[in-house]
Amino acid sequence: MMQAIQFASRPAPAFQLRETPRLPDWQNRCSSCSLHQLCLPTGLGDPEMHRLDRIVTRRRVPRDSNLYRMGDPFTNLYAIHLGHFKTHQLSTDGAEQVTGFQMAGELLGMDAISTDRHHCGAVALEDSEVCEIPFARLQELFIEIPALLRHFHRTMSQEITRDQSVMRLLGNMRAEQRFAVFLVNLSTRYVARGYSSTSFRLRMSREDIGNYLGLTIESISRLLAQFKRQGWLQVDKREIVILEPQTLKALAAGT
Amino acid sequence: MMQAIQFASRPAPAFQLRETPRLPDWQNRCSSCSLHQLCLPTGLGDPEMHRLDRIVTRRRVPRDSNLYRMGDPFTNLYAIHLGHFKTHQLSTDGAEQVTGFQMAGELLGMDAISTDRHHCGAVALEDSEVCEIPFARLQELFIEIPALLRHFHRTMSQEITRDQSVMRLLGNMRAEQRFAVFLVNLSTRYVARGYSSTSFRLRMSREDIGNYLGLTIESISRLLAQFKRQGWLQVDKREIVILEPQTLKALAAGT
DNA sequence: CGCCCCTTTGAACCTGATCAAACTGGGTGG
DNA sequence: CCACCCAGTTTGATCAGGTTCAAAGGGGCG
Repeated sequence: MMQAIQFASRPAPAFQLRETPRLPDWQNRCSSCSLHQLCLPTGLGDPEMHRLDRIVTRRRVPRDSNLYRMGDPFTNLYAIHLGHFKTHQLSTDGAEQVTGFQMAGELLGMDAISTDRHHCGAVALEDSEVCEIPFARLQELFIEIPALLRHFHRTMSQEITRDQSVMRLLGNMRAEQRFAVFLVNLSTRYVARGYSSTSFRLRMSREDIGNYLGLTIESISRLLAQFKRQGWLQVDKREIVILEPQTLKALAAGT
Repeated sequence: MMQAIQFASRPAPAFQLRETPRLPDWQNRCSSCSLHQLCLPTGLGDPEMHRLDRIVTRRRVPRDSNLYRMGDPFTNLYAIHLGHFKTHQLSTDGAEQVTGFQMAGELLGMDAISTDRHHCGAVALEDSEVCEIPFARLQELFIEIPALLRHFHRTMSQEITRDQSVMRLLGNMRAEQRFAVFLVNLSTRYVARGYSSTSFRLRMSREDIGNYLGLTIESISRLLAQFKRQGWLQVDKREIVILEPQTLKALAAGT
């Protein structure tokens, strides 16, 4: 615990969103996006999606760059179009806490609404693309498109329940169960996106996983070795193959 | 950890909201409520507050009764008018996780919006009163009162940042720091409500505190004893007097 | 090839859990 | 009124899971 922050030996590039390429408009369509049933426009018809399209800008975010940092003023929400992110908080004493890993279709930045400043930072775990959504303009659309508002509320509420599940994980579970929950959770989210439930690549370092789960990097390493030894997983670097999904689910459920 | 649930020897009364007294209308006014600058109508003018009044019903909630249970269908949000609550999750294996303690002016039930079912239960820690807010009707008001919608978004966002702070607490801090954070947090919230920052009564049991902080009841007891021994606190049952607020704040900040 | 970062593995240690028992105060019934 | 009971709490002793410290292994990339 109390993991001190390591100042990245590869220093975080001074990434400025306004300098990043804006992709051409024709690529910039919710209606032609494979994620529109997972993402913000869930449940909208074509005309409404079109109105959303008009306020959204697609941006590239290079690996290891900050989409936003803790304390940055809040102007935009971001929907992940492609890639993976982590969100994290830094406390004054230099300790980091990873608060989540996000993948395509998920929304970033909702924690910033309350104070108009970001309460956590978001870092791309690989080269990624986001849809930048100016919150002021989104608020205008809320009034005109009730279904959009309703889905936005569901999304925020989902974020709350997600965070509370992590609280249960950190408050109640031992290391083995935490790690099983982590793997099963990733698996579930990949299935929802049409990927394999049993075979995927971890986009985050052991350190990030450990930090997220309230464990040290050594513990994560040992857990991976143990799960492998038991025949529940194949592990090769960041490539994971789940061999015993039922066992992992049972572990995760605590039974 | 893995605290098994204790089935209350005082069995939870089969409390039904619809049977509880509805207080007379004249008591049922946001505009005459001392909390309106903390609660949902923050920032509204008198006419808007009046429209909110018309959809809100004040209800009594006896101590130890469930305002709602995990899994209940979602129809209302609740603003606490008087008293204190805890929210908690129960997992299939019988473990409890207390996800928060709420006091006057705070909003309950936002986690239920995403699935139309409550993801945690809310229990009154003392005889309390809530303002029941039918969510369907609130949604209608959102369209008509943009300031209300904006404040609602802030409130949900605040809940997210609050939960993420608890994640940091559970993931990063040792027992002593967790407990200091807990006390400082209560103190801060009481100040915002016009009460003393240094002298208050814990409304929750040691068990609830421990569960919330990811510690055992014995640890809480020892921490109280230690803080007392150090001269930082006076403790008499649930009555707390903070003698060294600066020390506690420093501990909480990890410095 | 050699450097560096990430990861793995081993051994000792420590914090907080667990187990056990005693204490407290409020409520009840004799 | 007192004896008893019971839930909640305190305190002590032991235990163990996970951390910490240390060192070695493995890949990727210049």
